[in-house]
Amino acid sequence: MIVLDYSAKTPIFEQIKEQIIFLVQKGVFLPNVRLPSIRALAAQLGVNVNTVKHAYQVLEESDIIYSELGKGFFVAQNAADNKKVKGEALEVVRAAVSSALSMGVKKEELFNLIEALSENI
Amino acid sequence: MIVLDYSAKTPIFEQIKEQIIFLVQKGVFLPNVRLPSIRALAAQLGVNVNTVKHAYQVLEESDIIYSELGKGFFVAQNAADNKKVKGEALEVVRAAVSSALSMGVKKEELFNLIEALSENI
Amino acid sequence: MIVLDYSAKTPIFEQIKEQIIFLVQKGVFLPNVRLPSIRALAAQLGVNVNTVKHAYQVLEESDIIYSELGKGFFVAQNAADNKKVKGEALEVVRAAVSSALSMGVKKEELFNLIEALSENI
Amino acid sequence: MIVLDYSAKTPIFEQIKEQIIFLVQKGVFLPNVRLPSIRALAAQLGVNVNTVKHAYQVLEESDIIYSELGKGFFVAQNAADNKKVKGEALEVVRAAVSSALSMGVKKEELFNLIEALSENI
DNA sequence: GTGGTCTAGACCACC
DNA sequence: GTGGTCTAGACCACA
Repeated sequence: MIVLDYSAKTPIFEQIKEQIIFLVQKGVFLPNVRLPSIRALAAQLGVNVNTVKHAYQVLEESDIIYSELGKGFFVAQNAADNKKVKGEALEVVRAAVSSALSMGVKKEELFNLIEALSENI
Repeated sequence: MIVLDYSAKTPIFEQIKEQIIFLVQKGVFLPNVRLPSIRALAAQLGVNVNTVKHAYQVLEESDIIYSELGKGFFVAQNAADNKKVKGEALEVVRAAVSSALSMGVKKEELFNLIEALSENI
Repeated sequence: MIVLDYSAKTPIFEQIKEQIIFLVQKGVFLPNVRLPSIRALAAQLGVNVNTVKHAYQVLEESDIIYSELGKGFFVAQNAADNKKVKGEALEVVRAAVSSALSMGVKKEELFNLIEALSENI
Repeated sequence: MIVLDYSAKTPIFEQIKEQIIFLVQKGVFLPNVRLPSIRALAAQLGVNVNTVKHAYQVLEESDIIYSELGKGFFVAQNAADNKKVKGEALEVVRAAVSSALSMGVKKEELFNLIEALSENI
């Protein structure tokens, strides 16, 4: 379900985080459902335990998931509509768009880009 | 002319690079005009020499500027309409937009964002 | 009679322990009365047997309850006024208060907090 | 300046965090002042780099300090009066006091405890 | 030099 | 079994 791109500049833990958010978004992971354990996911992805742990910690700090000691991680109640996460994502877009515009990229190009990308979701 | 934001997550060298491109874009720096020397700009910005050096190197690799040994750095011929730079900027936007969309941000929000940002240029 | 809060950071066995002490305190469990069996309580609370076992062990070590092999656990003689337990509880409060004070919390805030909490008992 | 208690149940990173907050509180560390680097503090305390890193990360998430890549960590603007930190500290006290009261500790004992502790700050 | 990411291994408390 | 803490080491990007 989760695919990693080691050649990407995005850190592994970030990729794991994003894809879990995506799965929660899509309703694949429903509220209060248990996520794969840190160890299990690490083994499955061929990645270190600490890397998955980092991803889970960040997700927990964003209130996407919560942990219960000795039990595991679970999807939070309103995880699918998390304003914090969307706000951060928008901020990243804002920076990128702002930079692109200042370099002479036309806004029409950006509109086309978004239109094209939103069809592949 | 160049303003740095140390609190931003964008690296300093990147900010320098972007703002030089912006100035070239705007016609403030015309082709074959000499840029401030690495040391001078570093002193002016209160930044490490290596940081400016890095920015200039990246600009040179993108064919925005060129260097003449012992003379300094100069704005390249067609610097104002550099496809490589725009392509890279678009790629960054693509990644950010793609990530935002996968996290449930609506494309209308992105359109509004771009519209708002493009008015401030 | 015992209510667990899985979202709390307090371990489950600790919650069970505290609430049994509370019930003993209140006179709901009188000396030499038999407590529910480990298995029964575990089943009732929907909790692992080892968790209840752990709680009972800790209670036994604090002389709140005692066990008779093959018969079960019973409330100890002077369980309602157990100095060891109160001492430990005070030590926890001491650490928390000490930490809060060092972080700039005013003692008036702490007084108010205690006043408010002691009315809900 | 920072003293660790390895025998305490409080994690090392937590102790570092608390003592830095205390130093900020006391005005020893003023806003925008640079903290010792992760490596330097780790060496000084005889502790692993990751442990200090963890402490700094938590402090950063609480807006007590901020980081600048390649430069270090700095005390945040209004670090000395951080509501988030005080709120969390109060919550810990609340839990401890609530537990102590339910175990039969008298509120007068708690008042005396706080009075005594607040004189040693 | 700095912080940021990642790995590989350990030990602990909890369930 | 689970997550939480800690260690010891590596490599990278940035200043």
